Amino acid sequence: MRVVFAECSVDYSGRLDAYLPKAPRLIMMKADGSVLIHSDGGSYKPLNWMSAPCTLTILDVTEEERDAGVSQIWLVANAKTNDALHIRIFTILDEMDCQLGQDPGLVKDGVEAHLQELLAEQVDLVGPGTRLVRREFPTAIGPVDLMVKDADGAHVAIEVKRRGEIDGVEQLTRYLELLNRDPLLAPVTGIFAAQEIKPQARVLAEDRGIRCLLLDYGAMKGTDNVEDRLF
Amino acid sequence: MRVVFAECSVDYSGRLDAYLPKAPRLIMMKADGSVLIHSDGGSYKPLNWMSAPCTLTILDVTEEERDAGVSQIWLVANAKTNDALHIRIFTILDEMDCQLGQDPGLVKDGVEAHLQELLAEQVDLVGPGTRLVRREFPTAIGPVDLMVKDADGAHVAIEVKRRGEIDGVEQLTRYLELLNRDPLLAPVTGIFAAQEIKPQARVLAEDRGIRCLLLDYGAMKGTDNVEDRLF
DNA sequence: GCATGTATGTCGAAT
DNA sequence: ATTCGACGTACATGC
Repeated sequence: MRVVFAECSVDYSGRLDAYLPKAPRLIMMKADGSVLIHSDGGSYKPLNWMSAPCTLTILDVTEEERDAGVSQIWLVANAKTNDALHIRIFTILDEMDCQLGQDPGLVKDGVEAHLQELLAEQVDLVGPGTRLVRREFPTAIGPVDLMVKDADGAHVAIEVKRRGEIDGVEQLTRYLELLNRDPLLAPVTGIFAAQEIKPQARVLAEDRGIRCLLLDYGAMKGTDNVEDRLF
Repeated sequence: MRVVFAECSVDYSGRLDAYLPKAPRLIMMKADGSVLIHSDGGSYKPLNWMSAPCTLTILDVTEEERDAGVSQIWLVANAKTNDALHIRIFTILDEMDCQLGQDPGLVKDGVEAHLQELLAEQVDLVGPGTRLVRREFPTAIGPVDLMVKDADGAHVAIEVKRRGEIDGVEQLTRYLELLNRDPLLAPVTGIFAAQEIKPQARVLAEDRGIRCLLLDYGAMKGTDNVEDRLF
């Protein structure tokens, strides 16, 4: 990886066009050819970048550009997608180079899957007398997170999300439409369960007769721990 | 901005827990306190990071950790969100420091907002005699990009996308369903307008009686410029 | 500040 | 290879 502090201007052309005026920035060139242009603030997202696969070519500097103070022009391009980054280097302030090698990678421990698991264990949160049929109940268009039966024995499909947005309601709607075609299951009602449900998603869900259920992850996890201690 | 090549291991704890085993990496510390950990590959997204606002504290290295080769421990934390990054530095391979100052920022061109704006100005592209009612026409489930009236005075809802895919058609369908319940508006027809429309999206749209309209951004921008020159 | 929609989203898994 | 859903999404914008 090569890292350069330089005064530069950058043009991106591809899915959109974007331009960075001349200013001092950090340019990171990774071993796979990708390039990142960072300023001294903002988030982890670079101001501009090219993702691998791409290749760096050093272009000729025209007389005119040299007079304007451009010392080098780097073209970083992806031949396949036609994306290209033109980096005009005025002054290189400092640079480093280092062989880092392959990274062992990030080990994650997520919350998302845990919610479904917890609700399957604490299915009475849906309503008294509710029984779990199965998790990841299969349908032709993908598995429903939870299939349960309510106290009256009627099927209820539950979509579990960390954050409940409109897409999730659409997903559950598709499942319900399909499930209700099966005479062995119908009528199947739906529950949209999430730690947080956006107002628009709630409106859409309730408009479609889908019940919304707010999940308290902390409390559910706490209940889970207590049970763990009992056994 | 300070940039360090170092052998390090990193622990993140916050919305999830994640761990990076010991390996050589790039650590970027920005002026606003944010920290990025990059490997020599992957995309522009760092392996791990902390966004501003956050503060870096240098922790004591325990005897045990020193024996394991840890020379420094950096704690990067956001007091408010309880997110924290523990960076254990084993060996610093190289480093640089540079004052970059405030960046003038990225200038973008060709995003959806611009398309919507252009179509609002050139609403006759929809058909002769079409008039703009308003942009961002509000509904309970979100704003419709453009609401227009055709030559016959009938309402037409337009969804503008850069790339027209299935979820865009779904979005417009939801709006149409809602809008058509309003007797003051109904009947409302739909137009799916995009620079590029995926075949599946086109099939779905037309199946639902939604007209597809391909937008030529270059031409629209050109027309815009010509008009600018006329006035 | 909250809520919502877009993104050069990225990323991974399943089809 | 493509599609789909999740993301520590980030980010701008309207309210």
